[in-house]
Amino acid sequence: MMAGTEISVPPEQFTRIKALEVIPEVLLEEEEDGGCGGREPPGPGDVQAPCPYGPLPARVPEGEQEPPLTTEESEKHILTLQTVHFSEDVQLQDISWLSPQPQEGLQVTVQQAGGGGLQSLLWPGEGSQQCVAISIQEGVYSLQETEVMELHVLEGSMAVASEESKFVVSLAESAGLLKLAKDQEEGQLLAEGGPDPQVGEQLFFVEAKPGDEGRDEIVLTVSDLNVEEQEDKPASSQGHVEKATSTKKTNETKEIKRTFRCDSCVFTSSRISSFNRHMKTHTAEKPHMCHLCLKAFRTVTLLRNHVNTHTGTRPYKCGDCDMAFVTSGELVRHRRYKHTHEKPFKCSMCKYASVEASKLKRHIRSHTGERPFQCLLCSYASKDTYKLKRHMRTHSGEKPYECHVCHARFTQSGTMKIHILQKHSENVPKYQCPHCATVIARKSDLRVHLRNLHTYKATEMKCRCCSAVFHERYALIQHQKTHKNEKRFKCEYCSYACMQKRHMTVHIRTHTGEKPFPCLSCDKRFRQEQLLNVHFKKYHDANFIPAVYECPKCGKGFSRWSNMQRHSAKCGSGPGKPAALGKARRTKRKPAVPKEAVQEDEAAAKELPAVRLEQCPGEVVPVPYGGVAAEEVTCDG
DNA sequence: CCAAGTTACGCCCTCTGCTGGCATAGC
DNA sequence: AGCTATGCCAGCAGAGGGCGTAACTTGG
Repeated sequence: MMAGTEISVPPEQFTRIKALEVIPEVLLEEEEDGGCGGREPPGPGDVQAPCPYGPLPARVPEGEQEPPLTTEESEKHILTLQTVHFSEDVQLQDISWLSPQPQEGLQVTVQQAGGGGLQSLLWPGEGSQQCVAISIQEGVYSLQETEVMELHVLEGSMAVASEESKFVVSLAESAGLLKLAKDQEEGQLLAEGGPDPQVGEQLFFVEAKPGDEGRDEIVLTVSDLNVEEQEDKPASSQGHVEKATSTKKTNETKEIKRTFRCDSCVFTSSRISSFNRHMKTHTAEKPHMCHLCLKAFRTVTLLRNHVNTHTGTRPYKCGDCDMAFVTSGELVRHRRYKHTHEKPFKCSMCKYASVEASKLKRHIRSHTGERPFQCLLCSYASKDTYKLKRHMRTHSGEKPYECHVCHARFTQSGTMKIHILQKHSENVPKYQCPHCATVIARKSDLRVHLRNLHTYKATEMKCRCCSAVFHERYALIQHQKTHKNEKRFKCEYCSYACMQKRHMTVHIRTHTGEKPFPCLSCDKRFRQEQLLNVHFKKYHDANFIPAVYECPKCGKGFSRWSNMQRHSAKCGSGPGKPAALGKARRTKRKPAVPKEAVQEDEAAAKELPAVRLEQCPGEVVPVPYGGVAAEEVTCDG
């Protein structure tokens, strides 16, 4: 304890700091990192943080928690606090949150907004012995009354209140760094030594709130305590009041422009009334309650707007359409969207412009690729909340959209819409390919069509029939169609021509006499492998059972398709007439040997049995080859 | 205190386009 | 019969429009 002049105040009129524990730097850093609005006020737990400066008198007992204060409490508690002091163990320069630039010898005057004569002292002592005092000399004030106080912090020993240096002490519950307990006499503050003449005027920002149990104590929050003179030093981020003009080393009353800076957010204002009003935004006080849903609001206007959402009252009507809105802002926005098309928010990277800032912010993510919304079940991340919500249906399997016609369900409304359009609508839109006759049901599929068939390809695509090359697939296909039915292979010995090379190879053997397929069981040779196989089965395979074609009219059996046809025509079921014949053709019941090959080698063809490719019961039934004349075999046999 | 303006977040919607499974026609 | 090409179709994601609501700021 410094050897100072004790302020002679009866013990009961002093309230000693119950606990002044400097917020650890880590906590301070965390607070500073917090953005506007999101910053939580220092809670009771903060008070409990270990004090690096040694124990303070009357510390808050270990483990004691400061219960959160309610609005009701803060309104009615009696301010019995008389004096606030810091422990002598605490060096002012160490408690940087209290005073970023600790000063010695400061005198503080606290006045009630309405006038009053409250006085306090902030009086650092000699050397490391420091103390702070706020003395309220007279009167007992409820917190409600003292919610707005003006704190005058002056340098020097003269506690002269300067109008210019006034600022608000809010008894908010938003912060509680200094806890003041009533009826604690220990460590009463003394002012000793004079003010440092080198020190400029400094303002302290003090918030107060009721402490535990409300009645007996309040909590003063000294969030930051400094006043910066702009021309002398750069503005501190923690500063609260900045002078626009220098008032260095002066107590004179003169016009000074100050910027009031909120400690809890980035708000600044040149008007103390605005600052005062702003500070209320950091309180949880919401006295205006909705009688319909019991939701509370800070202002009457907010409550009224809210109630309008219940009642459907929409006083702001659009002059250009039938829309009406609860607030003027909604109407303005609506008009921009629908009528004026004013888009104040412009993207710096493209031509995009939006009516709302949030839309521009969302748009910017398409440039940056930022995806803040991470799916918890997979690696997908979205650029906005809705897409993530929509994506989550892929995990849940939810299909909220149902077709009213066929009751098919869909994950997205757009998919259902397309479904209804394509499946259940009369005038189904079709998309005509601009380059060919193709008509496609969906625009997106037309795009695929264009990409696959009508896109220029750097690599050449060769015709499989000639030497022509193309860069577009559609052109290639069209060209290759010109080769269809084209007998490109012409015999150099006769007029024969055919469409396939393999056919020409066989044909050429009729001129050369080549018979490359010898029978291993006899001495016969064949020009085609298939002729060899038929020969082998007929004459050397005991298990071979040839098929027989039966006339569907009379049931007579034939070993050859052509013979049966000829008979059938005479029988009254001529070619093209009987259904059985037509159906047999549809089932690909054709001679196994190509027509050309049969014609080319008639001698071998005569050995061919009728080979059935498919069974068609009731039409042409295969009958066992029993060694009788094939033409005469019937189904009955 | 009030109204207007601003900001922010959220929700829902539409339009768009890509993807891959499927059916089918043609070779 | 097998292969390939291609249209059909549902699923899914990107981008953006429009509105609802609450909260805050500003100026009168």
